[in-house]
Amino acid sequence: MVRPERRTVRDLRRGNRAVLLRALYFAGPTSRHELTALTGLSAATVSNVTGDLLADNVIAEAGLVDSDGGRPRVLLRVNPTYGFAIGVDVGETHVRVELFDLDMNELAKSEFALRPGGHEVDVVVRHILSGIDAVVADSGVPPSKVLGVGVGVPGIVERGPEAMIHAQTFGWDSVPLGALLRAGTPFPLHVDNGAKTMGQAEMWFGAGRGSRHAVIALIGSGVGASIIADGVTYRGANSSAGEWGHTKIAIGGRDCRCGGRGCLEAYIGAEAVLERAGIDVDTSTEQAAFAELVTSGSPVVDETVEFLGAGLANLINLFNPERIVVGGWAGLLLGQHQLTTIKQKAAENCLTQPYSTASIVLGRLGPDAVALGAATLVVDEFLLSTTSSSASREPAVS
Amino acid sequence: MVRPERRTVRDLRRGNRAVLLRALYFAGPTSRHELTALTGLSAATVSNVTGDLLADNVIAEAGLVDSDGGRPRVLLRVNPTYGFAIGVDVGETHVRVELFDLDMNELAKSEFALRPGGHEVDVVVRHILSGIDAVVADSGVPPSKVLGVGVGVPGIVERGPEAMIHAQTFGWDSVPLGALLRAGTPFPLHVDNGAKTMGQAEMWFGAGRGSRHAVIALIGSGVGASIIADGVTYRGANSSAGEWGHTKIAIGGRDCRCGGRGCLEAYIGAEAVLERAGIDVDTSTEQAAFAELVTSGSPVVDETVEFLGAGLANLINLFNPERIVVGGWAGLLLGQHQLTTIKQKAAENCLTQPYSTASIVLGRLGPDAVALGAATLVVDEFLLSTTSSSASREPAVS
DNA sequence: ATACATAGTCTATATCTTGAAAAAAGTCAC
DNA sequence: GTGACTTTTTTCAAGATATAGACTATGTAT
Repeated sequence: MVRPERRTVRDLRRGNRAVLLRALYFAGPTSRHELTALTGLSAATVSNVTGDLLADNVIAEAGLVDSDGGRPRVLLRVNPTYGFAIGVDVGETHVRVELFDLDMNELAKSEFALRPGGHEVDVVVRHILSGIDAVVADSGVPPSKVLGVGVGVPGIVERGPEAMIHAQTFGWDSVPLGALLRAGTPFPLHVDNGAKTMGQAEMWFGAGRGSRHAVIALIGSGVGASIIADGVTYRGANSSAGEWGHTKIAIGGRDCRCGGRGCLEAYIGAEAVLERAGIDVDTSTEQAAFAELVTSGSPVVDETVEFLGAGLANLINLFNPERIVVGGWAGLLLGQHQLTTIKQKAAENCLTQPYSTASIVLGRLGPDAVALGAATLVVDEFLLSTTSSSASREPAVS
Repeated sequence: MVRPERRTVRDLRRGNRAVLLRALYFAGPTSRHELTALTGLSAATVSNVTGDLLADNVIAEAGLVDSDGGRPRVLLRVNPTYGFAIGVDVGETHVRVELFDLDMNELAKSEFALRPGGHEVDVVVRHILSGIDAVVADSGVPPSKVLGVGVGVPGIVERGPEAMIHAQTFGWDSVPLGALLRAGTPFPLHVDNGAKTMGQAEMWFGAGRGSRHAVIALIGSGVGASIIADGVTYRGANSSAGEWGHTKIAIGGRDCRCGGRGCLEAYIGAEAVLERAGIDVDTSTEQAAFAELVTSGSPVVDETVEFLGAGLANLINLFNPERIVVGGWAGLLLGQHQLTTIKQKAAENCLTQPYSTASIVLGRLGPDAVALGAATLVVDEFLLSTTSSSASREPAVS
């Protein structure tokens, strides 16, 4: 219950450095003058800290801007090639590895297909490791400049060096992915649930920008959510928070693939929706069939929208977000055709006060943003703690 | 998205002062030596800061303890009469005002009954204000030592100086309680939802102690929850987070008094349970009737337990707490007789991983802890920011 | 050229935390 | 009792930081 946390005078600098760097990263090219307003720091401190950061090559000058009859402003920005981040997306059908600079430009990419149901741990691990080697080689980035690797996986990821994974539908039970990967790569590692990484991608670059309290609802074959509380992904005690898909929406209702009954996923997950509509598909035809179903006017779709609205209403009642982002491939398809109805059903099932302050919007990044989001884990860490080079400037002249 | 937040070198002291004071408050009598371990601060800093706090009379010495063959430790503790906190409980049937010292000993109390349905704003405001005057007078505490007043009310409370309240079942729609009270009392004011204040009471002094991620589920006539994320009450964008009672557990199910259908409250709220059992009561006989029903072996109770288990499972799936505290008068009655079954039903409706790391326990403070919790709002603020007396010690000798 | 405006840096100052040394306040063996 | 030893707490000097305000840099306007 010890909430505040401060220590030495040195932590101050580290903290202010992080504040400034973060402001610069998200505000884009900015002058020192503007940074004083953005960070609340004094002009002198901004000057000092930016001086440090420039000396460390973390940031760079980015042109001049005339000011209204005075000395022009020097724009500063994060040096996009100071370091690079690798993002990995482990999905049902593929392992995708991408390498980004700090501006999140994709510089290299490597993809492996997985056989349906073929999720053997050692196969996936091998794909990830060789993918990492491949993107580093392809991009020509020196390994010393790789800041880390972020990995988005299905299921529940325990925090900690082991990064133990529990993913029932994926066939992984207590897999220490962190330990396995660390044995094969020297880069700092960040493993997280794929829904959470995608949520962070939407928050940084997509439909979540600018909000501090948001929920990113992801609807694909399965259903998940990423909860953003005060700008930070909410994880709970063991990082499994946000398991929206298996909350009960109907006591004793339909069987769910998790083994339970009446789960939300059993009503709005694409697999379940197609099953309810009596359409038989495999993973390769699922998306096309679902797209067709959505526009068919089937009563199953109406029912799905009703359940989705109620599910979103529950999220709003419990989390009181300012924004709900509907994403995932199935969610986007549903939303493109039915957003108005979805909102209406959410309103019907929600308390008026929290509903009135929440906006429901569609995701903007598409379903392929898991790797991007995974890479943001690395960047987030970078923004929080660039080690100061502690070069004492101006050693006493004598 | 600017997460870290630091500023000048003076904030350091303020922060460390708060860290130390908080550690001292929750650890009880503690020596300086132990405080270095508890806070992570150096012995020198502990000495300096405790010196300040002693000079300000915020803390006091509390005896000696022999150490194994060395200088004995001087125990320190928060001075319980440094200041006093007033807690107010605005309930369906009463307005209760209590005054506590910092050890949360109740020094005075004042209670007013409300006529059923008689919740006129001006009546309640008058009761609160005269209650404040009464407890200050009765206790003999000088007004200058009253640190503030915390108020727990039904419904949604918007943060801010207005403290706008929206409480449908209470008949209050957009009542600026903060503004109304501030006009009648000079004390600093903290208004919050009653479920949240009770949750904080359970966290500080009850079944929640020691956990950082918890949910306090409150079941009375109505149903609410208080979510504790990383030691802090989670409020969301507009402080309405935690409206568990009106999440949907059955699409198109029973009518709820909120106007919606299929709300959890319509199945497990005491009023709804009695109604389902065909028992007709008013507010005065409600609790006795419910107590009798719980032990009667009625199938309605079994059904209620089933819904409660599913509702708790949803909380666990979404929030991943390490602890769930079941409270509220109806929740306690149910739990005393059915806790095993409740846990079993929760397990059946929950993913195994998050369920296995969550313990479900009964509240320990009883249903009357709203005022206590409201007073903790004041103490929390006190622990966060005791203004340093800034007496520069040792002015340069000359 | 001179006045004015805006951006950014430098200097002096007041604080802060800390490690090390010193002081305080005991116990214990003899 | 006394000196050695232990443990707790305070003192002191050193190193680091942010800030206000003076100062410099670099423009435009007239």
